[in-house]
Amino acid sequence: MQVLYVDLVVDPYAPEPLYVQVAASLRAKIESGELAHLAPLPSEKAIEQEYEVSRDTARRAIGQLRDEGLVFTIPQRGTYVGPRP
Amino acid sequence: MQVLYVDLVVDPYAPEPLYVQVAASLRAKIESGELAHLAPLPSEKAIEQEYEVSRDTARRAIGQLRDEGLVFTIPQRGTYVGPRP
DNA sequence: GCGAATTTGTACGTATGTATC
DNA sequence: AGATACATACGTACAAATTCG
Repeated sequence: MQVLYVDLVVDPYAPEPLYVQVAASLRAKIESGELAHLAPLPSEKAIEQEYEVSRDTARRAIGQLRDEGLVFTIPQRGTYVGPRP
Repeated sequence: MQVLYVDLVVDPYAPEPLYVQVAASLRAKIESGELAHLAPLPSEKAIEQEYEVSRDTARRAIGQLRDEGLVFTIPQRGTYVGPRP
């Protein structure tokens, strides 16, 4: 039986690392405005469940966006859209 | 019986995270010249054994020095002292 | 050139701590 | 008090590229 993954945002068989794919998906939501300025990003656990990845992968994705200056994290609070205030 | 850890560079009971302590130790070796410009840092595995920490902790320590611009990493090669060339 | 060893990268799991809500 | 959320720290496994004998 053939299995397709067309409904998945991330593809474990793609050459790009999973965390890069998750980051790209989140980045798209930021750039489209779906995640507005100062809006909270999905939590690590929410990303785990939404994308069906490990927490490690969720954290890497957020870390990449943080490195890009797109989001900032407040420890024990969450991660928000925008440059570090 | 009282146990002291005076011989350990890192102290699991200290308030600072282990990876910060490992990074501080490596930073001191760089600043003292023990690790000269372009010299290779100990590999992740070597750091694991030297400091008796997990690879996760070793990687975090190296990552911190990289964030500080003190070292740069060449994938599948190693990490070297100096700014990214 | 080949194969083994080395080294970093990615990905998963689990546990604990701490701060916030 | 309990749930939520991020930070740290341990472990394992496999992949990919480089280095070395």
